[in-house]
Amino acid sequence: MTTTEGSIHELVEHRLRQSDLRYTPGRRAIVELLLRRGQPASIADVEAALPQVPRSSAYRHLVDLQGVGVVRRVAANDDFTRFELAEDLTEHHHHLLCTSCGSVTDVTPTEAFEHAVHAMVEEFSRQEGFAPLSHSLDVLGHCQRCR
Amino acid sequence: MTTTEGSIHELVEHRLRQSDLRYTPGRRAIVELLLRRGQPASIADVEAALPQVPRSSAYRHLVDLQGVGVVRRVAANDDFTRFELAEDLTEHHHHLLCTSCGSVTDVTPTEAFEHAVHAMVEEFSRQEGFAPLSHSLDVLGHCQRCR
DNA sequence: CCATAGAACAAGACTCAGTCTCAATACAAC
DNA sequence: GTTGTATTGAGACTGAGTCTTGTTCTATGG
Repeated sequence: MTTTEGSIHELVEHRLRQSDLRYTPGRRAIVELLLRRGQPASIADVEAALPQVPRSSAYRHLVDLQGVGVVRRVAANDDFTRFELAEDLTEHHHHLLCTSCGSVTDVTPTEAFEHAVHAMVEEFSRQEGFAPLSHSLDVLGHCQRCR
Repeated sequence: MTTTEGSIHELVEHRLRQSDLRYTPGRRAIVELLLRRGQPASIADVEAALPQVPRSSAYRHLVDLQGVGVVRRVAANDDFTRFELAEDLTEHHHHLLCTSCGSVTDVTPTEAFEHAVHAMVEEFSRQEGFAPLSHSLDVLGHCQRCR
């Protein structure tokens, strides 16, 4: 999927409106930061990039945006929760997690691989009576800088 | 891989010894619990099953066991870190994460699927200069009880 | 215009999972 | 036994994340 930046903001605004929420400058700053980074961001990243946004507001914005399906939480390998734009605003991807520095890198799978994943997920779901919504492959290892 | 319970304890003891650590009753109780459950356990699970082990000791044991490669941390979808035996003591598996109750269920992949994963991980690593160590597919959705 | 109701916001108090400290105890080797 | 090292329990401590409160913005309508 190739979504233009403009249409993303329209979509975000629309989803917020559905829940009687406004697309305010604070919320927009968060979304633009996540768009710009293209990688999951921790609260520390947000604070560094947007010093004018108080921590409590940043958390609240992220929770609100998560509530309307614009933002997703990513559990990294260190103590910090990270946030990224939901996949339907960007594209489906997986994560490389560095066990040394905790960094998270997005990578895009091939179609062939995704077919294999879907078949496997189907099988798991049948076995366990589980209703799947999404999936993510996490690869643990050492990033270029840490190896 | 089919590892008997006895050989697991020998292996754990050996790995601890390598780091001048003893396989004490407290540590053994943790390992036995994780073996018995066969599923990732949170600290609350450990406390419930082993009320005689103080929380601080349970955490310390888990950290020690993680340090010698016997235990692995699992980031679930709720606020609680979970712990499971390292894959080389059990067998390679993936996780079904319930976004409603936070439960984590282990599932074992087919060989064909693992081949596809290895090829994809190879490709990611080449692209990003990343040195992979292990991987895990997390499927988000609703478990049988919550759906 | 002004009023008003609900959303947004900043600041800081608060929670609690997880870590650290320290004094006491067990154990292994000599 | 003595000594050095690992282990343990209890509780203090840390800090990411949440909640509360009082204030400010903004949309609507009279």
